[in-house]
Amino acid sequence: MSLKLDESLLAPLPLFSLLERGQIRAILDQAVSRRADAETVVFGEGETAERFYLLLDGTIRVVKVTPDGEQVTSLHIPAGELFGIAPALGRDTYPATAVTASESLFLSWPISLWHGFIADYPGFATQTYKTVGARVNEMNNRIVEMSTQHVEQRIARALLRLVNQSGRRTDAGIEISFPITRQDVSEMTGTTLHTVSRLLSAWEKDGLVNSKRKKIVVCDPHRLVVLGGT
DNA sequence: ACATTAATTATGT
DNA sequence: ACATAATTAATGT
Repeated sequence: MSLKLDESLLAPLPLFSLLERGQIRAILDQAVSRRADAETVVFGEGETAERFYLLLDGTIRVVKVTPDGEQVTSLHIPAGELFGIAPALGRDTYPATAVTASESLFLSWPISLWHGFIADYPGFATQTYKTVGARVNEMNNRIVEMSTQHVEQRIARALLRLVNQSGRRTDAGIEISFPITRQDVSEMTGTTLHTVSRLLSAWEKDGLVNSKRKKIVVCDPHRLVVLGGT
């Protein structure tokens, strides 16, 4: 459950960059840390928000379920970022479900501490609102994408976002650092796993991409950018 | 231009 | 051996 945390490991995070060592220590001392296997639900949509979270390792999938029961992935959270920050949105309930996309490690605090953190640690406040803004931005962009772009471009852009957020360099190219299925990609892009499968197969033939089961490596990011272009 | 259906094959425990 | 993932072709809107 709880675990001794070395603040020197956490200090480099943007979230803490403007804080003193002592302040970081104070924040960490109130945190509960937890490890979770892949595909674990951290919290569910609509639940009353008891805690907010900081992802230390792994990645989180933010999922919504439409009225007719379709799964939609609205966002991915990379390591180092806050999530489940309902209070920053002025809500007392989580707006979406958070699932671990890979084995993950995260800290959490009771939301009762939120306003104190904002008040006491100015760097904390500015940094969180920056990431909130970035996410709103990204979701807006995706809404526009959905209605204007064709599936190839949407999938191209989705892959590019993933490699930018959580890409890992390998000899073959940039690999998405967590297990991802075609079903997952289809849920991010509003298509079907079949279309994703066909496209990836085609791209594979062109040497654009290299994929096996639950793994996608982007070999030629630039050509993908071109595809996502207009 | 893309979804749906369905049948087939590959892959990981 | 079994379940889950991926491919592929055929048909539908």
